[in-house]
Amino acid sequence: MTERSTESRRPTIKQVASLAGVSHQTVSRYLRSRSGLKPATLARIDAAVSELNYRPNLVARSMRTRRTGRLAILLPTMVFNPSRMLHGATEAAHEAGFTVEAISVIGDTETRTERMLEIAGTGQVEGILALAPVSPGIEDHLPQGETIVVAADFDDQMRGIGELADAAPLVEIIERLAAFGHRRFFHVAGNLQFASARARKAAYLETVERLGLESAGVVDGDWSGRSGYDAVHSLADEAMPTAVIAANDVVAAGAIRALIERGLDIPGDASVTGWDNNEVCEYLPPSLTSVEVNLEGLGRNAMLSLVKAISGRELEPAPRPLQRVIWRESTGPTTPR
Amino acid sequence: MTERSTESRRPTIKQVASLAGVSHQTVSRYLRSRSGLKPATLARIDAAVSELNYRPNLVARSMRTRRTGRLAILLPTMVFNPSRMLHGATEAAHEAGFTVEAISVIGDTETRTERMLEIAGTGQVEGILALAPVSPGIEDHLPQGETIVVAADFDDQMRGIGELADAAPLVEIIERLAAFGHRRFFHVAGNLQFASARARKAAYLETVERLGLESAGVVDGDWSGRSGYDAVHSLADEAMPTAVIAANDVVAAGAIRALIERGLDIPGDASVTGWDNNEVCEYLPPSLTSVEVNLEGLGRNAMLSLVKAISGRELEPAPRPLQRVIWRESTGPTTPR
DNA sequence: CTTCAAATAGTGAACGATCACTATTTCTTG
DNA sequence: CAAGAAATAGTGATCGTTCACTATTTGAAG
Repeated sequence: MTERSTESRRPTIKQVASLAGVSHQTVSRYLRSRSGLKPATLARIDAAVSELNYRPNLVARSMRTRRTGRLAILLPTMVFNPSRMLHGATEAAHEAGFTVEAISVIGDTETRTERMLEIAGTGQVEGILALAPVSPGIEDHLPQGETIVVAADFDDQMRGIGELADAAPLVEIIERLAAFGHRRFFHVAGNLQFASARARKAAYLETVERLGLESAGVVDGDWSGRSGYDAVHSLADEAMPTAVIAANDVVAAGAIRALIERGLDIPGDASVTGWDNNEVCEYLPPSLTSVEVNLEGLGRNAMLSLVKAISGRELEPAPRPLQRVIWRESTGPTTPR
Repeated sequence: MTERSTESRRPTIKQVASLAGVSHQTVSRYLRSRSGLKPATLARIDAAVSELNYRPNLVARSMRTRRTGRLAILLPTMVFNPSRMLHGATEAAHEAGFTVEAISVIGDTETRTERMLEIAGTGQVEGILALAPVSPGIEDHLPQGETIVVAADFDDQMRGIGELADAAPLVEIIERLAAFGHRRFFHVAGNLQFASARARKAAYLETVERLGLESAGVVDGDWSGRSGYDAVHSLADEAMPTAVIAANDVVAAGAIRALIERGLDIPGDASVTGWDNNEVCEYLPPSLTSVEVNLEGLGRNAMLSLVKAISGRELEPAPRPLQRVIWRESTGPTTPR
């Protein structure tokens, strides 16, 4: 029965200390730096630790140091696969000595924002990385700046976008298609709550304008296949573009489907491009030109700014480029009939 | 300067107590149950809490109660999109009063297992839900049963599989295809480290046998499009099946590509099925017959067993069925030439 | 052999909550 | 109005670690 109480509780620093014949403070030193101890003392503590299979209680440590070493990541749901970004971000956080908690909140921006404030308020995490859109001006609502929030995919006025929203590959795509001889373009945008969707739309408009090309319009979609499908079907015969720039691969697949239904050949009559390099796209007939995104790298870099804001520490960023156009069968010159 | 120290620290229970003119213990009672307090006292504490914008320090609470209310989920990387499962699991945990930490570990089963043991050892989490394969017999390595581990996608002898690995839809698929007149089947399996891949392979073999059908073989793949592509190209002309059962949609896309390259029409010459109902598949030419999986539901149910093991509490399971075959253009009777 | 600084080790308080008690107030009842 | 029970509130210890000191040992120099 006394045995019970002995084994039901994890060993503490004091038990290690008494087994090693030193004070608890000496063990504490051992745990933190392992320096400033005589080799003999160190060996005795080593032995005691492994005999008791001791592991420090991180909760108690957090309590005393007032640091939890925990970060939270707010993930978007449904839209794309955030797990690779999560992975990159987690690795970076780990390098800086943090652990990461992932939170995914279904619902609208407000629900997400509210839940985020709730998490920030408990003092359980030292920082939050928001990969999903949150309400603008969130900083003002945070409790006296204890928890630092970095929103990677948002800014206050739908401008000023970071890496997550880098639309450079879209410029490359349009330029190359223009070189192929395409003159009439069409863009099906993603959900404009996302900085990436806004950036792609902006880059589309700007590039088409800059190169003196024609645009059959921009349809604001929602990242769904249906939005691409419907957008193409909504076009008048006379307005048919020869190049469709879709916000992502799913939208592109929908667009291709609609183009085929309208009797067009790809890429003979129209070129189509996607984004994300969805695994399926490589095997589509025709295989889809897309943008390969280093999601781990994006996650990593987003985390870097949070880590820096919290601890001042600067980690190695992911190697560039983070995005790369992969040209496949769905793009090419139009074939005269 | 004195102001500094006042605002830099979060208010504590004692500050609330003194502002409300009660003892700290009374505030503690207020925080936990809010019952057994005189209305007047309650109102005073209410006022103090909101004036100071007080929130309990959960780290301190954890320390005293020896309960963290935290669970960890070990996520697989790369293979499929685990974020929806994560979401379902998180919701369920939340209902039971737990918070969830998501951990994704790249690398082999051993690395993952090691990291999991490490997490279990810190006493930071009360339980771990492993959605990725971990080494068998992990329970024995856990420190005297403090942290409960539920492995949703694994068992000790590659058998005995739960909902995550339910292969019933595969039986339905084969039966229906057999009714269409198909006699010669082919299966490209997923990574057999996953219970779901093993279950699908087993169901395939069993059903083909039970219905007296012919099998052109089973190729053990790795969930990749290439594995489907290569598997089909590896078949001899005489051995060509009329029905290809792929482990998931990506594999199916690879298989379709290879079948088309070999001059076959789908579904005229061969039917193909996938799994996961990848968004792109609905818009593929031909649109792909697949299995819609309620990932949130699977995540939820996996979490239920962990929550039950830890707290004895039984939450509402996800409504059935969790998987459903969606018949599309890639399946049908063969067309005689 | 002293002396004094550097290296090493120890003591007790503190972090912010809850627990196990004890104390006080309020209510009920004879 | 007194007594006892029930309701409500308070006191001090405690969880396991680190912090801020203080104490002891060691070693080098004079």
